[in-house]
Amino acid sequence: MAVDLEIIVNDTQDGKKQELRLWLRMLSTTKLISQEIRRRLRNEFGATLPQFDLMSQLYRESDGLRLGELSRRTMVTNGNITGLVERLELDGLVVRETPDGDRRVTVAKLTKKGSETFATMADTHEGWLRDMMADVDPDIIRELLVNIGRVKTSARNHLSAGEID
Amino acid sequence: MAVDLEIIVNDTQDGKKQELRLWLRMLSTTKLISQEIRRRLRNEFGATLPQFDLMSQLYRESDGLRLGELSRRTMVTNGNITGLVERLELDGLVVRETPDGDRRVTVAKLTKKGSETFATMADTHEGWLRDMMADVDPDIIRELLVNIGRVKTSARNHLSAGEID
DNA sequence: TATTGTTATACTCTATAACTATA
DNA sequence: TATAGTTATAGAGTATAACAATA
Repeated sequence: MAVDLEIIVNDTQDGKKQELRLWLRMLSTTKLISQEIRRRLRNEFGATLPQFDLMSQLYRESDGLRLGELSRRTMVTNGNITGLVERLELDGLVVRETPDGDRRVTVAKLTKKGSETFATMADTHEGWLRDMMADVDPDIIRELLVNIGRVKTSARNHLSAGEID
Repeated sequence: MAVDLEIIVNDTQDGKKQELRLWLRMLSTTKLISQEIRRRLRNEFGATLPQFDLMSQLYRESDGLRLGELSRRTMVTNGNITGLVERLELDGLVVRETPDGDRRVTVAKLTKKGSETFATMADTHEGWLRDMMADVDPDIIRELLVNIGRVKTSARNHLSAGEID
């Protein structure tokens, strides 16, 4: 009986720190992979991760997106979206337009070159990921996809301000 | 038969992109949480995430760690570890010492103040994480812990150079 | 007055390479 | 020559707040 109690106590203590352990593991895993991805994006395409993220948001929106919406989706502040879009515009990958209806608004969309560049980047990028996760069982990948979604939802519901989505 | 084939084809196609989808989900989840954590660390402790990470590595090593080892563990380049440690030294949280044996070496360790500060930070930090993951079943958290470990191992084994660990 | 973006600022992180001191 | 750190540099990301133009 004493032994069982000990086990229970230990389980409980361990259980208390599982969230922290999970977080640290997610963080180091993400850092490991994203350093590699960033390096390759830079070397092969001269792009950064935030730029890739931004372009992926625009890729499926043939009408483009307002900067405010882009800001929300990429979790980049309004002030910083401006610079991000500017750099992409300099490279000819993105254009900014002001619609007639509301002249406060700026809509960003991919140029033809931007769209083609992104398609190539995304394809290559997908190959990198498939390669890096080659040793992980496909069933586990599917499971992770669902369960990390749960973590995300939970986190979103417990932020100080419910700003995002 | 045609229907079954269609299903198989779709499954295969979907399967091909699962790795990318998982990666994007991990990335956005990590970003969501780490923005919140960084904000709180800065507001409540005047610290950054890389600083927290570095201090956590030193916390359990009462003899301190060489900068090279710190660099490896935190995945921060040698050149940048110097600045990181310098800022912590300015705050009185860390000291640098050169052992007698090999005068090329620099060992960083937490000061008493650094150790106490970190203990408080880690405790608070743990509470934040427990709170953010409150809606996730403990069993799922344990499962994630294991499975993300698998992803990390796989990624590490498929990097260009096998530099790390 | 509220909203949409832009500008300005200050700081940190990141990556790379050249350099110094020691072994 | 090789190793451990440091310095230098350049570029991006990040957060905040003040600002301009438009609604």
